[in-house]
Amino acid sequence: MPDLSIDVVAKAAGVHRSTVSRAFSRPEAVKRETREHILKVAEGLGYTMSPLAQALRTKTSTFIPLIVPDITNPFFAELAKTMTQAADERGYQLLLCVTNGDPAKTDGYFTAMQAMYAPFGIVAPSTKVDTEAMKRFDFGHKVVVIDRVEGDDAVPTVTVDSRRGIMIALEHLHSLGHTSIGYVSGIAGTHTAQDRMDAYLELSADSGSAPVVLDSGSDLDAGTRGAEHYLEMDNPPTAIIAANDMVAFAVISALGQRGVRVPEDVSVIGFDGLALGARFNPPLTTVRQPIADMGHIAIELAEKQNIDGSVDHIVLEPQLLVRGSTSGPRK
Amino acid sequence: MPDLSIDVVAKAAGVHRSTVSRAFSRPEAVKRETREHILKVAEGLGYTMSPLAQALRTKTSTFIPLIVPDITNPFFAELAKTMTQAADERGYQLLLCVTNGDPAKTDGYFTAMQAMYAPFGIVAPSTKVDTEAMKRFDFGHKVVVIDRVEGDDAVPTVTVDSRRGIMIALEHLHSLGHTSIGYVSGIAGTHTAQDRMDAYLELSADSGSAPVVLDSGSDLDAGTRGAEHYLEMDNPPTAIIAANDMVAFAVISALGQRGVRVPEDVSVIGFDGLALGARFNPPLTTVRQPIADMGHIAIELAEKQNIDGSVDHIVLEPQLLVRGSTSGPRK
DNA sequence: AGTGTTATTGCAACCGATCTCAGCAACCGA
DNA sequence: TCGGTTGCTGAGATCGGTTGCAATAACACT
Repeated sequence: MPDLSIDVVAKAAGVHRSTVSRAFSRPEAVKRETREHILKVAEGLGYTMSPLAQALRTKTSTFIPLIVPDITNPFFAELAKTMTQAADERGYQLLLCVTNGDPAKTDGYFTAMQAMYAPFGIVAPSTKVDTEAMKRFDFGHKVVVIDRVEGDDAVPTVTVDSRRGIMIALEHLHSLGHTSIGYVSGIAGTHTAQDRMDAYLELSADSGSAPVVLDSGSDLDAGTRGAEHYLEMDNPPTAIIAANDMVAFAVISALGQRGVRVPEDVSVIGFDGLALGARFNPPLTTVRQPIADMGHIAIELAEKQNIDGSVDHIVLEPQLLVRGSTSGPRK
Repeated sequence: MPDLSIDVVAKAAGVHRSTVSRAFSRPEAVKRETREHILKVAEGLGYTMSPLAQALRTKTSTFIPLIVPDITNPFFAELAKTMTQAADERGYQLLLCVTNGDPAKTDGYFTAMQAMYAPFGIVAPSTKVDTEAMKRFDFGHKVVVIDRVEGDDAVPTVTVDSRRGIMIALEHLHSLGHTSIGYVSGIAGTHTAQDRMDAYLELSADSGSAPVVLDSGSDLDAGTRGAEHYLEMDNPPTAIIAANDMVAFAVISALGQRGVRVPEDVSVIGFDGLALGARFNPPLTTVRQPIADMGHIAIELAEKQNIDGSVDHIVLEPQLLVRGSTSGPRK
C-alpha cells in the first residue's frame, strides 16, 4: 500500500489537508458536502488517521494502561478482559502492563505512559498503594486504583465492599449450620486483602465464635499452608472462608490430597466469583465481585476525573454465588 | 514537569538537538565525552525520548501486538505473561489484543497495528488461520502464528508436537494399565486442536483399542458434555484424555458432581501444563507445553523474519507432567 | 606546507497529523 | 450600497524526534 497520509487524501479530494483533518476530527466545522466527499474518498483509499501523529500533536492518545501484578491470576485476567472491551467501546486501546509484583516496574510504566500521552491509567495493585509516592509522577494524577486507598485521598478508586462480602459468606455458612469457621488469607498485600481479613476477625468475634486464622500469608502457597494447618488441628473448623478464589482452589486441592473432602468433610467458600470456579471440583461457592462492572466503572471514573477533576470512590456490592463447595457441617 | 523535549536537553547540554538524538539512538556516532555529557544532563532532567515521535519519523515502533481470543483462558494468560517479559527484555511493549473469537476483530487489530508501525505481531488464533486472507493485510506479512498453518506457508509458526503429546499421554496411560481410553476434544478450532484429535484417533487405533470420542465440540462446554456422555455409557473407558487442561477441569468437575471420582474411578489427563493444574482437585496430570519457550521463540522468529525474511516453523517437544489425576484402572 | 582522509557536529527538511489565524464569499439589515 | 457577521477553507507553524548533507576540525602523509 503506497503510504497513505493525510496529504494524499487531501490531494485526491482536491482540498487542503487541514480540511481533511477537520472532516475527521471536527466534522461540524466542515461543509456537509465537502465532508461527505472527503470521507468517501478516504474510504475508497482505505485511509485511517495515524494515531501516532495525532497523539504527538494533540498530546493525548487513546492508549490506556492497565497495570496488574499478574495476568495469570484469573481475577486480573477477567478484569483485563472486561476492560479491553470497555476501553474498546470508548475508542481506547488497552495496554496491558504486568509488573510481577515489582513496584519499580509500576513506576517505569508510569513514565512510559506519560510519554505516550495516555489520558489516564488503571492500576490493580498487589500492595497497599502509597498515593503520596504515586503522586510524584505526573501520571500519578490520572490514575484509578482498583483497591481501597488510605484516607480519602485524591485518587479515584473502585472496590467491592469487603466487609459486606465477608458478612455474606459468614451468613451463608451460619445458615447452613456452621459455627466454627476458619479463614485463609490470600494472595496480594492490598488494602482489600487486609479489609477482608479484618472483617472476618471482627464479624467472627461478633457472632460469638472465636476466629481461626489458618494462614495469613499473602503468597501463592497460603492455601496449601492453610490446609496443612487445618489438618494439624484437633478440632478443626467445619467451614473455611478463603480470601479469594485462587486460595480456595489451593485449599481444596491440598485438602483433597489428604483425603479431606469438600463439602462433605469441610465447606469452603471463596471470594471473587471467577468463572473458573464453576468448573472446579467441586464447583466453588463464592462471594462474587462484579468484575465486569469494576472494569467499566474504572474507566468511567478515569474519564470523569479527566474532565472535571472529580475524585470518586465507588464501592460495589458483592453477591453470594452458591455452587457446590458448601453444605451443612458434618455431624 | 515543564515539557521535556529534545530541544530542552540540547540547550541544557549546549549542543544541537541532532546530537542529542544521536547520543541516544546511535551512540557510536557521537564523541564519547559529548555523549556522556548529554546523557548525564538528560538523566538529570529526567528526560526520556518520546516513543511516539520516534515511531512517527522512523516508521517503526516498539509496540508488538499479541492477539489472543480470550485472555481469561489460562493458556493465553500464561502465554501473555511470558511474552510480556520476553518483549520487555528486547525493548518492546506488548499490546494485548483480545478478539473474543471474532475474526473481524483480528483484521481490525491488523490495520491498527500497521498504523502504529508495529514491527510485527503474534497471533494465537482460535480458528484455523487462513494465511491467504491474512496476507491481504500489509501487516499479515509480519506475523508469527502460534499454531500450525496449512501447507508450508510463508508464515512463521511455533507449536508443540501434537502427535508426540498425545503419544506421551497414551503411553503414560498404557503404562498404568489402561486399555480403554476416551478423548474429549476441546476449546478452539485451531489446527493444533485438530491435530491432537487426529493423533488420538490414529494412535489409539494403532494400539489396537477402539477410539472413544466422548465429545468433539470446540466450545467451553465440551468437557461437561464429554462427562455426560461418559456417564451414559455402559462400558465407559477407564481413562480420558482431554484436549487441553481447561477441558480436563470441566470433565473432572462434571464427573465429580455425579459422584465419579478422579483418579479412583477414572483417570484424566490434560494437555497444556497450566500452573493452575497443580492446584486443581486432584492436581492434574497433563502433557506440558513449554509455554514460556513458545513466547520467547515467537518473538525471535518474528525478529528473524523481519531481518532476513526467513520463515521458520518451530515444533517444540511436549513433556509428561505426572500429578494426581491418573492412576491404575479400577479393577 | 599542501592535500587527503576521518571523526564530529550543526543545519534543515521531513514524518503525519492539529490548530490558530487570515482570507474570501455569501448574507443581513439599514 | 456599505460595514458587519457568519461559514468555510487554505497557509503555515508546530508536536518531538531522525537523518542526509554540509561544514569544520584534527590528524596523517608526501
